[in-house]
Amino acid sequence: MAMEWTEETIARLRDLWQQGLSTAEIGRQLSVTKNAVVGKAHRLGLKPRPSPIRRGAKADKSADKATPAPAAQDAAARTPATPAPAADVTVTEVSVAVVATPAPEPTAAAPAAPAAVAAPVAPVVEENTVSAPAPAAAVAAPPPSTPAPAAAPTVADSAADTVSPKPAAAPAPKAAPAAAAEEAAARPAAKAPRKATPTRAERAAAARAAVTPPRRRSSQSCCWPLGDPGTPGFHFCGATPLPGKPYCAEHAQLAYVKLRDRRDNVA
DNA sequence: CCCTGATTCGC
DNA sequence: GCGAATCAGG
Repeated sequence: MAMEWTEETIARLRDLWQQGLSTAEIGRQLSVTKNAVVGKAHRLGLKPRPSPIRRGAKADKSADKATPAPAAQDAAARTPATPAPAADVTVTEVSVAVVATPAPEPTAAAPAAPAAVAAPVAPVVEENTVSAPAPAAAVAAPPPSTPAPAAAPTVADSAADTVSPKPAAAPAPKAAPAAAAEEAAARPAAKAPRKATPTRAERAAAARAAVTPPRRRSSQSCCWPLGDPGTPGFHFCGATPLPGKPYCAEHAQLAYVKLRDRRDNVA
């Protein structure tokens, strides 16, 4: 049960987190719950980032527990100097975040770091579907050759599909949208039987679906990520991709693997 | 209501 | 260490 937080996963978590994506978003992309994300983030030690609430005066359901701590004083003292997280994320730091927030969900991340989020979507932006919240700036300054991370050729055939992360130390190229949708779709159904309200799930699924389907035109350069997103050295392969694929021949080999294998591999 | 993140606590 | 349950602010 203990989810295995591999370096891979953690790296992605860190990256996405740093990008200012909401915990829920990250969770969705990693195929875990937001709680898992938050919990892990905490344990990982990374966790600055504006929180809607400050838990100084936590209501104790038990009234005493093990913390007699003077909440009042504590509350006063605690003032995270919250460094604008999203703010310092520049467009330069293009990353694999992609798929993130479709149109209907601006969420907190959008207003905060729209540029960062939108930028990577550049290729997709052509669709103009996802770019809704995107600030003109981001669109105006489209990366010369930074394609979207894996707008993987959804499913399609039967043999080859999805991604196999692990180019060197690089973060996985956005885990297959198909897979995500797949799981996401199944999860809520089984997981939230008590709540017959598909609203949230429905919306999310729809959003995701909306993003995936729009013909993701693979750009003219391989979008296999190299290096660590967020770091200066990060870049995409850039080689000429195979027709209809986002990756060049070499990386396509790495990227596309049997669906079965992927199951073990991803998420 | 919905969203969000934060903390607690059983596992 | 993990994450569901719970809490709490917008």
